Amino acid sequence: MPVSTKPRVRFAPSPTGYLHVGGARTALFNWLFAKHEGGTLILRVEDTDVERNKPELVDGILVALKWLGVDWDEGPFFQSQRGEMYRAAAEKIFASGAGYACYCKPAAYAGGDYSAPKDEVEDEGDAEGPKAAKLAACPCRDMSADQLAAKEKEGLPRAIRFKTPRTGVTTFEDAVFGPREVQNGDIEDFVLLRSSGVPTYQLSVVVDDIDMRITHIIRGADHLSNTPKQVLIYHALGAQPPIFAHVPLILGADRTRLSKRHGATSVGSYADEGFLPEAFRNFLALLGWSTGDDSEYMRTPELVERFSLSGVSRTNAIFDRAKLEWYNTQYLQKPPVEEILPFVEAELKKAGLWQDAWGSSEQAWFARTVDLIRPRTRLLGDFTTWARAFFTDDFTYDVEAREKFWKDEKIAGMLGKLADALAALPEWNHDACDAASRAVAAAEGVKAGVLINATRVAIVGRAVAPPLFDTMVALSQDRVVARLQRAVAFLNSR
RNA sequence: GGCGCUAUGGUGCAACGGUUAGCACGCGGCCCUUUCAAGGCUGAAAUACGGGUUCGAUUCCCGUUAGCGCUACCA
Repeated sequence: MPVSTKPRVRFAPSPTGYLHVGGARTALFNWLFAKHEGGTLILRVEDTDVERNKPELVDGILVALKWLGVDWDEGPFFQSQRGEMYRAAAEKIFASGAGYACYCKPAAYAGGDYSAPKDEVEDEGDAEGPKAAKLAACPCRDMSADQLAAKEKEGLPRAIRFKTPRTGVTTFEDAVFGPREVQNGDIEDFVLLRSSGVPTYQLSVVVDDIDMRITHIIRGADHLSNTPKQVLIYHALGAQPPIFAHVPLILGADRTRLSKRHGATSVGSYADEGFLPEAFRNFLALLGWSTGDDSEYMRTPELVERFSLSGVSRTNAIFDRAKLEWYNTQYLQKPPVEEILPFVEAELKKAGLWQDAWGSSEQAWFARTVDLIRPRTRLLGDFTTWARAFFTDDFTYDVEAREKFWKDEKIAGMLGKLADALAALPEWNHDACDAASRAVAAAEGVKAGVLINATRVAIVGRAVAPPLFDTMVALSQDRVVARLQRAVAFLNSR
């Protein structure tokens, strides 16, 4: 038996500037798997492409992972600092005969057009059919020692290609897609080491996964087709391939790859928009994975407990923002209020509305008020937009609310009477406010709702708010009376 | 073009040979009501198409179609 059966997994982003939601989901799956199994998560930055290797780009990813709550046990490691290992592995494969030197000029990127001319495709009688032409190996593969030496003498740059067997099959195990088998004849002689001495992804990923003793590779399904090449490298290096688990891709609403056109694609933008990390995790976890029953709202510990590769789907999923927002409402509303206080505090600070007393002497008030507001919130920003008046006297009267509830010209008079009645209350609580308000409405000969709605606009500036008398209690007697008087003055000045 | 993967309401998932095809989001209606939410009840909405296999297919097989991925000296 192996010394340790604890899995080792890794998340290996390339530093393209920010953490994409697809990458975030991959990171989360790795994290959930590691936590569930009591294994180890390693963070590795795949930055072999020197052009795009900028430290600040890595930073954005680390910040986003931290926000997401995905932490790692080892790393971050940087491939850009491990070049010697890859070169040594390439030379080893070359020396063993599993690879060969290639002196061809690098083919320019064709721009994705692989279609052959029509007549050529239809000409199937030809001995050199289209297929044979497509997979024609680089001529260097079969060059004689003399020819090779000549090329070398010319001083041509040398790349190392993998000498893919012409026959047979390559197999591997995928925890999501099942046992896989591909014809070696369908695999081209891919480059391991560029003529610049920089390894390709195919090589570096395998060398690192061997070196880091990775047991399960959980990554996007876009890597599924290239996996046989990597398995070939494992064998050439005398290593046992790990278990693969390819997770389906996340697409935009039009079923194409998620891009800016579909709205925000970076995790950071969701953080900025006022989503809670736990809501984001819950949502992401269920994109391409399910428990098997119909569980949806699962807090992170439950996600960890229930996560399993066997529940991962094979179909691409579409990123549905509406559902994400629903998850956010759940996490804004269901957990004990203490849990969301820090997030609301941060939001208030961002808006310049935070007062230190709310974190100390008035903490109970703050908690009660947040609890009062949160049933109607979808995003953290709601606390500083429509609920702004709970935290500052500096607010305006919403135009729509005015038109809806301040139409009647008797409103100003009624609000004035209410201000007086409320100011005279010896006790300030829900029922007292309720009784006083209804008494004023009755005296004025209007339905209670008319006064209540008008009052709401006066004290919070909006048509939308928590139940009025609870709101009054939260705001305090002095403030409510002052705001009513201010509203009267506003109405009379028109 | 080649190779591969996938296919259940608009979306995310269930049903892994036998169910009136279930749940959630979203959408509509009703209840509640002091605005708006929340909550409760409820409605519309799906097995891509065509062949098999089977007593019986959403489920297994084949084909078609569609989408996606890979096919770079990108990762």
